[in-house]
Amino acid sequence: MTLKFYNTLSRRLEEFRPIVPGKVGLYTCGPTVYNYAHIGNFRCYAFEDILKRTLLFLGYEVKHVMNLTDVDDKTIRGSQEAGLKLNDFTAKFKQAFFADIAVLRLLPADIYPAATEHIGEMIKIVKVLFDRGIAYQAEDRSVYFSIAKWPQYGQLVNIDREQMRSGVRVKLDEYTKDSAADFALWKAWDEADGEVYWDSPWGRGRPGWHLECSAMSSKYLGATFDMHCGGIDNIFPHHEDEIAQSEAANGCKFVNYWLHCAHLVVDGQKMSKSLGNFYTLHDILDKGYSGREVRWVLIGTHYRQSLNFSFQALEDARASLQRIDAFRTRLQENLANPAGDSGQVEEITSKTLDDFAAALSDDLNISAAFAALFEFIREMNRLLDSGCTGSNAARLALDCLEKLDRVLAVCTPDPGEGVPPEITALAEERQAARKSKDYARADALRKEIESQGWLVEDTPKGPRVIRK
RNA sequence: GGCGUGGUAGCCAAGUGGUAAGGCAGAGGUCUGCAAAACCUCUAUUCACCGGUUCGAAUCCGGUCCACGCCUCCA
Repeated sequence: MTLKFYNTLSRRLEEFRPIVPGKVGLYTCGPTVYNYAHIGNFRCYAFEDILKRTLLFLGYEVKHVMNLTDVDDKTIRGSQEAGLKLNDFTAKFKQAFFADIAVLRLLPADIYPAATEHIGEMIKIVKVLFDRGIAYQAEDRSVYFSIAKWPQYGQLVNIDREQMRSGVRVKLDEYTKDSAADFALWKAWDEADGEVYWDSPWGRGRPGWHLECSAMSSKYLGATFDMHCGGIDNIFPHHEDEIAQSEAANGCKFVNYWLHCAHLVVDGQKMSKSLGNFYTLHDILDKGYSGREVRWVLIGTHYRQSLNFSFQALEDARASLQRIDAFRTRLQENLANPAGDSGQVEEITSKTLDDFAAALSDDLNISAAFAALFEFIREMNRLLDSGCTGSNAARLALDCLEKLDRVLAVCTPDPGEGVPPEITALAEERQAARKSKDYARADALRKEIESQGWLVEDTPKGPRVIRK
């Protein structure tokens, strides 16, 4: 079984070969911490989480770096509006980000470098580019990367600058750059920046956006590393510019595999504040959905396919998750049984794990991976129905489920999803009524429990209470 | 205008040359005090449309229609 990914660099599926066998250097573009991240952002981070978990599942050692952009136009403007120092302003959103990724069960990166803590490294790159004659300082005191001096520019996208729509956004008059396509490495300070600036050989200023990723990725992962991910919109100009800077400065290939995820749309339209379909994670949680349900929706569509987010999808998620929960509960109940025979279970679990790994190895085919999970559940349920209720079988099946969940991370409920004591009390009262064959009262109690959001199921082992 | 995606059942979504995975919803059945859960059966003669290549196409080629993204700092 070979591991394959779609590489934006070649626009085709490629076998994955890490630089050091068994190890992966992974860089993912992180948030700009000027606001709460929205579910579109999290779609991308969720894709990266599936990628990372798949690599771990397949036995790779992963070094994951995710940057935090804590200085740019938006963070500066935001801090000024809030009357806070830049760092105090961004600290709040950094914390919110970490809280949100925990809710979505995203594995934390190994390193979260912040742009403001790597100014020195960035200046070094600009110096090299300057020495090589690729960077120049314009009349506005800013330093730019000269695309004319770097013919390799345009590896990720075919940009025909003659064909770019002129006059819409590109107003040549406003530029002091040599060419409109040149991009800023170092932005000269101006009054709007207030007290946000660093000293550099080219005067006070701050780094251009692309520069931080070049500096921080190579610092922690090396001048050439395995994988770099982000949203599809980052292909141009962000990643294109990173490649240009890094390769021009380091004289070697920057990244071997570029993976980009498609956008999330809401009810078929791009999410935007003006359309009123803009959601942060908390907007969704406040409507009563769990982080696990949101995760389910975010990971359910292949990462290169645009994901149509809707509340209907969240409702469906709840139903699917209940099936998984019911299955897991059933297995757990069987753990207390005598050992029993588990011959067929080994066959089923090993096929499941094979199918699952093969699906994910094929450019993260998540739908096929879920199909493996559901086929596993169905086959196991069939066995359980036919009397295979030994603890050995349950143990094996639970182990298998746990392995699948190392990638999916949706098979266990969120804390707080447990049954409240007052509901348990009602369920016990109902069971007493059933024992005395007072079915009218038992049914009334079940309705009462249901009205509070819980369901009672009668099983051979007694009643079981689950979330509605 | 340039570049790039995508259109598969009521909904979500795999499948990229060999005769349509999986989930949700729906129908019938087994089980049950009744339910629920679980299991079984059924639910696309067909993959936007029109041509072409092929023994064979959802899959390849050409065209048409529709939707979406990027084109200077938006994941």
